[in-house]
Amino acid sequence: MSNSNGSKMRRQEKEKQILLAAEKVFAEAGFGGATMQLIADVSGLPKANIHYYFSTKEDLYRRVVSNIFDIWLQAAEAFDESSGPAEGIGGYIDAKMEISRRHPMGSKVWASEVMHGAPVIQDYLEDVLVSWTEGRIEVIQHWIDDGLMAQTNPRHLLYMIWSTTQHYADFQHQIETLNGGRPLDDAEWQDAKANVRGIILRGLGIDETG
Amino acid sequence: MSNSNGSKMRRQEKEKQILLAAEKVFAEAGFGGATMQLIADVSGLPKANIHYYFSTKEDLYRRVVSNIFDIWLQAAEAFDESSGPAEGIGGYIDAKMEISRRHPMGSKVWASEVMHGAPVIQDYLEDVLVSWTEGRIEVIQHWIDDGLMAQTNPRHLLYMIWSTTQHYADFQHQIETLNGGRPLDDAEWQDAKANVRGIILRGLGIDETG
DNA sequence: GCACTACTTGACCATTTGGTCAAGAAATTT
DNA sequence: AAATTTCTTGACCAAATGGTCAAGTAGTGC
Repeated sequence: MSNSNGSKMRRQEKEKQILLAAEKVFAEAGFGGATMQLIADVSGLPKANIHYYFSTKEDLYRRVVSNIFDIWLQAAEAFDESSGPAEGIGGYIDAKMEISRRHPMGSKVWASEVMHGAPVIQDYLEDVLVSWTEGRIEVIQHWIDDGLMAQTNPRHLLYMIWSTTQHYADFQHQIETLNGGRPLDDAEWQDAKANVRGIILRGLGIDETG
Repeated sequence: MSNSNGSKMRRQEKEKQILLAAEKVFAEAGFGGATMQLIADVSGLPKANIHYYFSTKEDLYRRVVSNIFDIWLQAAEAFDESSGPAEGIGGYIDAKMEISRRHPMGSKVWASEVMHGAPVIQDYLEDVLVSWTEGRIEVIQHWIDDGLMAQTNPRHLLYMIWSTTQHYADFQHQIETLNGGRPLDDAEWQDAKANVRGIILRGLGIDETG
């Protein structure tokens, strides 16, 4: 039956299956500690089959990191569609907290990659991330100039948002240990989110209700 | 190859030399990516000599992580010797920022370890870190109860301080890339520190001047 | 049916890895 | 200075690793 993209579909699904396993293994062991054999075992495929879809370990890794980067950038939309700092910054924090909750492994892979000097995605950093950051800094600076929030260095504000939100993904294990060995439940996530958003917005002199 | 001043070295000094090289290599490559050979090369000693002082790679790694943990805990003194939240929390932030600046590699090794599930230092987390955290939570809760700062979940406040300050070490490379490829200079570090401290203290309703 | 392409996989290989060892060189003690 | 302990190091090893390959099995188009 179909056809020209039938095989393509199957390929995409298989790649997704492998990428999911790879994300898990890379997150738990780092690039160096991850082995193709383990990725094969987790994905339930023979190692040689993995190499059919991704010729090298670095190839596979690059795809994993770039997937995460895309998800990351989606949270940026909170900024663009916002009417002001309460909605823009508050929404951005919420979105990033949600990503930390739903994609903790992706965040870990990203963190590992950057911590080791971004050998694979340096071009992403220099290109997309730099320009995205510059754009957001401008928006924040405008809000400051318009008296909608306190005087702050927008760049360091962004770092603060990134670090606080991603901390819940990257240091998930530490947080669980300090939470009696159990993951945060729904109420605790809400509490975490409210605390992060509350302190930052108050610290910026922004009225949280609008 | 022999060491220029090797003959005079005592055991402790030699161990320190190895630990310094190991910290660098573990930070840059992670536990899995680090090789004993590379640590040997960086420290300027034959590999077999490294194994004389540290029997296994994990042994060496454990020592590196535990050293970092000690430095980490030193910053805690800001809390204990403080007269109130402005001095206690502000001083703690300053101390942790200074550690991120002076020991970025240590912070990275710690982050890597925790991110990968803390396979080596889980006992530290469950023992020392848990009890230290509980103690600080109590102190903060007292400050809140005494009306010296806003209502906040002390636990999540600690996470915020940890994440924001350590971000400057763990994501050093990303920050440098976003800083035009150059490390933060002294003024920029002061700016970073002032921003972190300022937003958090204001977010807690603490008068920064005392 | 037949040819052709896409996928699967066990067996295999060159290289690298953490770790060992034994023989010797320095210190240190007696 | 002899004996003993501490350190140094090149050579070596078993195991693991990323990656290859050829022989086979589907699936697709004619």
